[in-house]
Amino acid sequence: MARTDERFREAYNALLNICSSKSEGDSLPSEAELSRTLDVSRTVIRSALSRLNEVGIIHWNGRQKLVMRQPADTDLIEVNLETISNEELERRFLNWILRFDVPPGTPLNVSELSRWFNVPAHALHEFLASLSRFSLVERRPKGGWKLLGFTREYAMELFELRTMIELNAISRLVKSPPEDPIWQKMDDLKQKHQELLAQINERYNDFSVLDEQFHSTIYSVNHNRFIVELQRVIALVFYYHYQWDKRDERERNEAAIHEHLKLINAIQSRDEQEALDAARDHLSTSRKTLLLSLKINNKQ
Amino acid sequence: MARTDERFREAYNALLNICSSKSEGDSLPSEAELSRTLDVSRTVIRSALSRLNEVGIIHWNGRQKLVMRQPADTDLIEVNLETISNEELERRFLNWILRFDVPPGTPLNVSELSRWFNVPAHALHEFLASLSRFSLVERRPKGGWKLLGFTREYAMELFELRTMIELNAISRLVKSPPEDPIWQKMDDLKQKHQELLAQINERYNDFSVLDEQFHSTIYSVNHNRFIVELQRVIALVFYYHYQWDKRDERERNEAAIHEHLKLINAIQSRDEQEALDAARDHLSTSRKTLLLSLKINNKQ
DNA sequence: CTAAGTGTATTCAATTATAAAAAACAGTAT
DNA sequence: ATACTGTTTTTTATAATTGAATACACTTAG
Repeated sequence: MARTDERFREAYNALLNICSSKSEGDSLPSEAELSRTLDVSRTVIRSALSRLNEVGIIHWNGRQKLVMRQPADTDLIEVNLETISNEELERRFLNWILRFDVPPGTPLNVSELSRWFNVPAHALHEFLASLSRFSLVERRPKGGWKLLGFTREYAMELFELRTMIELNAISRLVKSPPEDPIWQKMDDLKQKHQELLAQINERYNDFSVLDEQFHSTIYSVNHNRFIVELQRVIALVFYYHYQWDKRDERERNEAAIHEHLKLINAIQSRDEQEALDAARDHLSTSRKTLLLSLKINNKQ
Repeated sequence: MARTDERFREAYNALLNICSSKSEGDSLPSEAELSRTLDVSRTVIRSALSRLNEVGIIHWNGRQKLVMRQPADTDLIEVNLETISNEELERRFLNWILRFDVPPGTPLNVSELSRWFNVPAHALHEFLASLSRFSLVERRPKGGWKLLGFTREYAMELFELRTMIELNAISRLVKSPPEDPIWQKMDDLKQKHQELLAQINERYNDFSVLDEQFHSTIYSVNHNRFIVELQRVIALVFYYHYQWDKRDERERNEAAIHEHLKLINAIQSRDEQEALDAARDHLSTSRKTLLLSLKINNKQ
């Protein structure tokens, strides 16, 4: 009925390990040193030592910590950590919204979702709070959360931001110094695109990965933390959305490869205006596809 | 040891009010209707009715709810709501960071801060979680929060984003149709600037308000929720920062007014290129000022 | 005497239990 | 048949609880 003693358990097992590496009669380092090496507080070290003392693995008296016997496998205490990371939660949540077409306005049930995603409720709270900055969810006046969701307007507004960021990135990119590793990456990407184009009938499915790689390479010239963060969300949302639209996939992908190649060529020739034009063309195609897929999904 | 009964208390007092408006022997509307008009759940209505029944103000039996006597002032129950809004919390928090020069890396003490700002701890949690999207704070591995803070790099990166958004807004602005109310606003702003310039020696302090007004007018052409949200934070951060830099204020403000007027003229003549150039000049000045003030503050 | 180490007390935060509120459901009276 | 009430279930917000971190006082070895 309080926080878990996961840290204690891990520290205890780690101490067992340290005892194993010593022979009987050796003494352990100081509490402060142990706390540094195991990266926990001295409190945790002390309670673990105290347990070791009880079990008889060490004899602890003041600053004397003698190893009395080798710990056995049975001395290990269980530690179960099956909580997922924040990124994983984000991935699963967006997946859920987009995959199951959760309609905008749906009230979000925190306790249900936390069971569903296997995270503590307060972690979900925190996550929803952070999403509220992207206007994807909203706090309801009487408590609880509401999904604002991936509406047509939302998509278009996010797209506008994406356009802004991407064009900005391209302007930077063409001005990169010749020794920048970005140029090598561009060469690689060009070749990969050409290879894929040559076998487009068999391998058109592989485009989605290449597409993400391409755009994230362009974005990578931004070392701006805000833009990186925004880009992360943008990528997630669009990536997931495109993933389930399977109509005309081969044709769409082939056209996109041509657009990418045009953009790569313009970038390689350091022609800012041409690169921006090519990028605008590509974004415009992408926008149309997105709109179409939204229209179809909403009609279902 | 659970949530507050604030809703109950408010509903109870509201019901007293309703009873006052009736005469003895009248009956109250149905539970469902009361719950709709007071905007609380039926559960709350029922517990309030039940209390009213106990106190003898009404006689409640099934769907019969007779008013027995007029409620007196002493029947009111106390309800203390002194919690602040989310915007206010945000304002206070940024104020605290910038005003007291809280150094980056400072661990944030949630319980202390929640006392300090007079908000429930979980509200602060939520707020910090949402700020983490702007990389202003970060969760520490061992629990708790850490202030990442307003470093030089942070300011420059935020400034880059600001530049991007503002230039984008100006491009849109010059393309606005002639009937758009924005043009009237531009006229007004121009006049206000000229008036202020005429009395700059006495009124240079008033510029800060006009400055915010000017930039927020430019931003207002964006109906994009992300950009609006970003702009809100940008405005807060920069506004607060400029507010405490009092060196050469008169000169700086006078120069800024000239830059604003140049930009306004370019916008009014619908010359995109010239407007963008003017905006870039102004942003560049602003950037220099910011850098200077950061340098001085960090040296203290 | 000093520095490193230990003992103790205090503070903070993650979790849980619980009361308040909402919502769902079933039944009843008009 | 519909609108209302009674009851139960579920969910949320908060306080109590306990694990962990930290600060401080004290001790001992060199």
